[in-house]
Amino acid sequence: MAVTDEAIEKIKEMIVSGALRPGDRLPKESELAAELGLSRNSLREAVRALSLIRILDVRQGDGTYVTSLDPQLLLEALGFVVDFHRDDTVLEFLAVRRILEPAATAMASALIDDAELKALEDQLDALGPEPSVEELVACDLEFHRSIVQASGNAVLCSLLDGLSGPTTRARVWRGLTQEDAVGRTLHEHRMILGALRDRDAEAARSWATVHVASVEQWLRTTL
Amino acid sequence: MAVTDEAIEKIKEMIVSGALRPGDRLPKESELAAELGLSRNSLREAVRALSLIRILDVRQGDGTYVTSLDPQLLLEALGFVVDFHRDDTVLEFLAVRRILEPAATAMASALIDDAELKALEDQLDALGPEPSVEELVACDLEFHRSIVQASGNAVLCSLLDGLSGPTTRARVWRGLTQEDAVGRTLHEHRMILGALRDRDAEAARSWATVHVASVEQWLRTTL
DNA sequence: GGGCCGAATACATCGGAGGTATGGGGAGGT
DNA sequence: ACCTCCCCATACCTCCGATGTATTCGGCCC
Repeated sequence: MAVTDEAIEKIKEMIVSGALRPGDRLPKESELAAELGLSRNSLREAVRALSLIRILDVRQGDGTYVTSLDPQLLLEALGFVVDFHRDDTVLEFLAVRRILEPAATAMASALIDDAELKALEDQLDALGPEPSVEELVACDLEFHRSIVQASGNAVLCSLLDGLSGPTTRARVWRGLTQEDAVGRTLHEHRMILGALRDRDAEAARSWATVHVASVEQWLRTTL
Repeated sequence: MAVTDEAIEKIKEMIVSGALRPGDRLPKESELAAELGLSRNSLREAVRALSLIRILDVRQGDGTYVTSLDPQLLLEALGFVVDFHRDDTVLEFLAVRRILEPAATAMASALIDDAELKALEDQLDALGPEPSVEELVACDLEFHRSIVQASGNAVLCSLLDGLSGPTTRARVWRGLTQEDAVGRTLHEHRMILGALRDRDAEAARSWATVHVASVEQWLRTTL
């Protein structure tokens, strides 16, 4: 195995074993390189790689630190990976989202509090009756994100966040080409909110399913 | 932005835009470095980072190539990230798996063919009546992996693969400490297989839910 | 006491040199 | 004519040393 890959493994091991904790600072480049027995250049490659997936945070003039390792932060890197999957696998991503989104919405219906419900309503109200497609999709993203956050599962939230990215373009496209898509989306949002307010898990799940499935169905007939 | 990060973005853009296709070979280090306007050292950091997440494949003495970019390959990197989440967030990962696994099993019930059913049965038969805990967990992993593959969604398959890793240790632990866990697991596997053979999506979904939930419940009371 | 400036620190970037694994082409044998 | 083995050009691997740049923190001035 290459020295750089060894270094990646060793740094990973230091973190997993607890020798390095979230927020901790690593020894400076030259020291860590000597400690791991490789050159600064090779070590830098390892650090850069771990930095890309948000394990490490390097600050010039300051030092290199272990990130918080929050699920949100780590799965954020998922978005980067997902960017490479365009067009051909969008349907598969959408299918996964269709599984997770209704489940998350149902979970949220039991846990969401009044303040969060109010915030959701404000989000929907902020959008005018005739929003642009870009505004609508942005609102859509934010609306679902807020709901999933209320599900209380950070992993689930980050996962859906990463998965929602690649389907965004498809949704914009739909808004532009399908006549009643905008109005239908707004209506579905209201129904989901209503189900959450009623603490009706089954209704929330069903409306979320309908919501995602409508995009999926349209995409399937279009491609 | 640092030159290395720029290089990462540029290489990503070359791939996403289609200038570089899966399997294509990149210009050699020195040429690409000159083309992107940075030193070889800095370019190497970018390449190493993209190589860690399986976007690029570097072969010494040969060249650097774009990987197949299969969902399976890219989400494999998910396992690396997930390794950093131990103990505290296992329950959240398990909760997500509890959502996905039943759905995938239900999907598989409609698509699985006779050969795949036979392979599943052989897998279960290969395990003796009194397997070791490690054998059982390995078989468990493989059994579910085969089922999810039959669901026909590569993204879903890779995602579950990545998520199953961190819960493996928990399952081993359970097998060691909970008396009837082994026998119950074997029974549940048979029931899932039976439901698949009957093409009974609802039964398959329910048994898969029971299967994952039993681990979840045990873990929740233990932690 | 507060704000400004400069030294120390640590990462960023570079160019070059020597090492090593790979792959292919040519020489030789069958 | 075909196959096998060996040599070497190629391209990545690793390292070194030097210079540039951003941040931090202390002392100094107002």
